[in-house]
Amino acid sequence: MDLGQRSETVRRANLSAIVRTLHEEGPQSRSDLVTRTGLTRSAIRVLVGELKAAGLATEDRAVRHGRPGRPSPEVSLVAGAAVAVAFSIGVDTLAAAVVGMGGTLLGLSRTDRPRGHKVASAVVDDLVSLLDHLPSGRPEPETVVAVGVAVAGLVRSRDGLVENAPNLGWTSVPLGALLAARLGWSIPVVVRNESDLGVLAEHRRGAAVGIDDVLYVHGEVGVGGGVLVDGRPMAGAAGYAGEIGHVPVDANGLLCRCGAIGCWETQIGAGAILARAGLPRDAGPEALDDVFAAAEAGDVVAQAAIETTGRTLGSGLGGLVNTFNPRMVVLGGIFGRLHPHAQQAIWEELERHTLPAPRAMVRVVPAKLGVDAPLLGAAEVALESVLADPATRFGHRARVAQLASA
Amino acid sequence: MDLGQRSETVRRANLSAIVRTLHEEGPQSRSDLVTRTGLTRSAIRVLVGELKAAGLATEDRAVRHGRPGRPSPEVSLVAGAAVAVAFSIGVDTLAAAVVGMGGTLLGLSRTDRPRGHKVASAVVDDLVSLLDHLPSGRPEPETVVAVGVAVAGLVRSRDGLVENAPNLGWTSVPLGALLAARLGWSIPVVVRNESDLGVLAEHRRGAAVGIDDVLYVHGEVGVGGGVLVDGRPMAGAAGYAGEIGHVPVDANGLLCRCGAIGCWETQIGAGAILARAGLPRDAGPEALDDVFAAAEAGDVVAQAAIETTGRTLGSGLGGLVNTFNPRMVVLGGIFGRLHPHAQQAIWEELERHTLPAPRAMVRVVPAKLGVDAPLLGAAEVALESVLADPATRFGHRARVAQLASA
DNA sequence: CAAGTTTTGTGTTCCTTCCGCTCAAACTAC
DNA sequence: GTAGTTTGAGCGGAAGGAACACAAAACTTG
Repeated sequence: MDLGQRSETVRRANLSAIVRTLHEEGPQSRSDLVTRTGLTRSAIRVLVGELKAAGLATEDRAVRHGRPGRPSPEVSLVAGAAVAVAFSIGVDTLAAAVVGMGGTLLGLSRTDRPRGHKVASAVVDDLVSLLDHLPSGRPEPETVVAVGVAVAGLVRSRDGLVENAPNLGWTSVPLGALLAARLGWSIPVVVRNESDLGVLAEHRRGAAVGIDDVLYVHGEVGVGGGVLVDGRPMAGAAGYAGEIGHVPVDANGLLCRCGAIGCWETQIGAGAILARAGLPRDAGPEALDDVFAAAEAGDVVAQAAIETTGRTLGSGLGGLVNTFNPRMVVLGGIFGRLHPHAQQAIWEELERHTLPAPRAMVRVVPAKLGVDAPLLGAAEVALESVLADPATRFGHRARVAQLASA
Repeated sequence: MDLGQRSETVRRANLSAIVRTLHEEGPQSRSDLVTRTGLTRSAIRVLVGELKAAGLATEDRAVRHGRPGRPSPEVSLVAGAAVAVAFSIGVDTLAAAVVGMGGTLLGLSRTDRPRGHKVASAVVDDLVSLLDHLPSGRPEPETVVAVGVAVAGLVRSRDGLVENAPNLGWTSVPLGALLAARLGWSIPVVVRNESDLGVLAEHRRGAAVGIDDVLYVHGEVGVGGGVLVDGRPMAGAAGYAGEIGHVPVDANGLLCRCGAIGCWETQIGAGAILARAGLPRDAGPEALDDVFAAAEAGDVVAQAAIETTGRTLGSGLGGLVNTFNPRMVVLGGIFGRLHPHAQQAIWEELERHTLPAPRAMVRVVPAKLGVDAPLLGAAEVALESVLADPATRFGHRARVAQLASA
C-alpha cells in the first residue's frame, strides 16, 4: 500500500530528485537544477546547502558560458562521500569495484575464474580478497552504503539466494548472507542476476542512456536477458525474470543443460557457435576467440557459423521485440562481439519475425560497457538507497566523529 | 524527470491513496483507512470530509462488529459521481459499459459483430449507439471522466491510433480521435489493446486480485498477451508490447497471417484447434463451440485436438514463465475454455519447459471475467485519472451548478 | 445498570517545507 | 559606465499533516 505522505516525504523526494539528477546527468548548475526539478531557487538553495553541509555535494565557481546574468555555481556530488562496493561472479572472471556517487569508478580489480566448480565460501573469500588488490586500497567501511553482487545465475532478489548457477555448480547458495557475514559490515548486500544488472548499467552509463524500454541480451555459455520496462528493471515475482535463454524454439531440438528440449540457448550459446565451427561445444573461451579470428581472416566455415548463429539470434530477438516492444536491443557478451560480423543476418531475421509497428521503432546495438556492465550495474543498485533517500547519510559523518571522540 | 514536490503534491497523493483504497478494496471504515494509509485520524477526517463535500464519497453509520470502542463510520465512494464509459471492439462482439467509482457496473450492452471488415467510422457509430441501449440510459456527460476502449489489435497508446487490427481489417486508424470527435465530449479517450486491459481487469476484479506479477494470455482467432509487472501493465515503448502470439516457435512451421513463419499463434489460435479437429481453419465461433461440445461428448478427434493444443500452449507458456517469472498465468478467451479440458496437458508441457525456481511459484488459472475482461479493464484505465488526482473533480459540481444558474 | 476500558471522532496548536517576493550581486551588451 | 538579465540571499506566508487533549460511543465487568 502507498503510505500516506507528509512534509518530510516531500523533502526526501526533493533531495532525492536533486541527488538523482546529479548522479545520472552529472554536475550542473543550481539553475539547471531549478529547471530540472521544477522547484524554486529558494528551495534548491536550502536543499543544496543541506547536501553540502552533509558532505555529499560541493559547489564550485560557475563556469562562464557567455550569457548575461549572474552565473550559477556548479553543484557536484562528492564521489567518495558515499560509495558502493560491487562484485561480479561471471563465467570466466571474478571482479570487484568501488564506485562513488555520480558513477565515479574509484577502483576495480579483476581475476580469472577457472571454469569448474568451487564451493561458495571459497568464491566469497576470493571476492573479498580482491578488495585488497584495488589500486585505491580497501574502501573505508564507513563510506560504504551497500554491496552489490552480479551473478551468472538465478537469484532470488529478496534475500540474495542463488537458486541455481549452472556455470558455478551452485544450487540454493545463500550468497547474500555468506558475503554479508564474511564482510562483517552492517549494510545491505544486494545480489542480482548479471543480465538484470547489465541492462541497468547500459541504461545509466552505456548504450541505452535516456532510453526507458530496453531489452539486453547477454550471451556466454548460457544466454540471459535483462529487461527495462518504463525505466525500471523487470524482476518478476522473485527476481527470476529474464531467463530468455530457456524459451523453447524448436520442439525437435537439442537437449539443454536445463533439462528441456529445444531451448534458444542451445542454438545461440557459445557452444552452438563452436559446434557450427566444427569444435567441441565445451571448448573454452579461447576457442571462441579463435573462431572470431578465423572469421576475420576469411575462414568460410567460421563465417558461416557466425552468420547462422546471427540468424537464429535474430529470429528469437524478433519474438522478443514483439513481446516487449523495446526501443533498443542491446547485445552483450559474445553477442556484442557477434554483432559487427552478423549485423545484417541478425536484422534480416529480426525483420522477418516482427510486426511492422514494433519493428519500426527498435534499434539493435552492441553493448557499450562490455564485460563491466554487470559489475557497474551492481554498483548502481547498491547506490540506490542513497539516491532514494540521501538524508539517511546526513547524520553519518557526525556519528562517526562522535564515535571517534568517545 | 521527477518533478519537485510540495504541499499540494502531498494532499493529492493522500487523497489519491484514500480513493484508490476504496476503489480497489471496497468500502471501509475511517479507522481502516488510517491503518491502510498510515495517516493520522486528523488527516483522514479532513480528507474524507473534502471528498464528501465534493460528492465523491459518503459516510454511513458504522456496522457493529462487536469490538469495544467507538464505532468508525464506513466510507464509500459514490459510484455515480464519476463514471467511465468503456467500449470494446472484439473479434465477435462490440460492447459498451458505464462503470462508476469502486468498479460498480452501472450499465452494459453488447451486440454481435459479424466477422468481416467494416470502416472505422461505421464501427464508431455502432459503439456510440450502444450507449442508447444501456439499461441505465445514456450517462450524464458531466459525470463521465474519460472513455476507455479495448481493441483486438496493435494500439499506439499515446494517441489511440490503431496501428493494425487484422480481425477488423484496420491499418493506421485514428480510433481515439474518431471516437472523441463523434462523442463530442471534451474528455480523454484512452485506447488500448484488449489483452493489456484484460490483465488489468483480472488484477483489479478477477482471478489475479492481490497478485502483482501476472501473465494474461488471451486466445481467439489471434493470440495476445497482457503482462503485469510489479502491479503495472507493461506497455512497451509505444504500447505494442505483449504480442506473444507472434513469437516464432517453429522455423519450419506455418505461414502466419502476420507474414512470418512459425508464429505461436498458428499452433494455438482458434484456427489450429479447428484444423486439428478436421475443420477449416476459418470456420466461425460456432464451429469451435461444436468442437468443445464434441470433446465433452467423448469424440476422440476433438479431444485430441484440444489436448494437442493444450500441449503446445503449455510449452509456449513455459518459455513465457521463464521470461516473466509471473506468480500467475491467467488464461482468457478460448484458452479459458480449453483449460478445464486440457489442464494436465498444459501443465505437463509447462513443467517440461520451465526452470524449477520460476515453475515452483506459478499457478495457471482460467480467467474469471471471461469476455468482459477487456471492457472492464477499459473502464479501469479510464477511471485512473480520478484515482490519481481526485481533486480534479472537486470544482465540478460547483461548476455545473454555476453553468445551470447562469 | 453503573463504572471502567477501549477505540475513535473533533478541534486546536505546532512543525515542516516550499513558494513568493524583494533586494543585492554578477555577468553581458552597447 | 549604464542598462538589462539572470541568479543568489533572506524573509514572511501559506499549505498540510502530526501531536495532543478532550468528548463520544461502543463493549466489559461486577
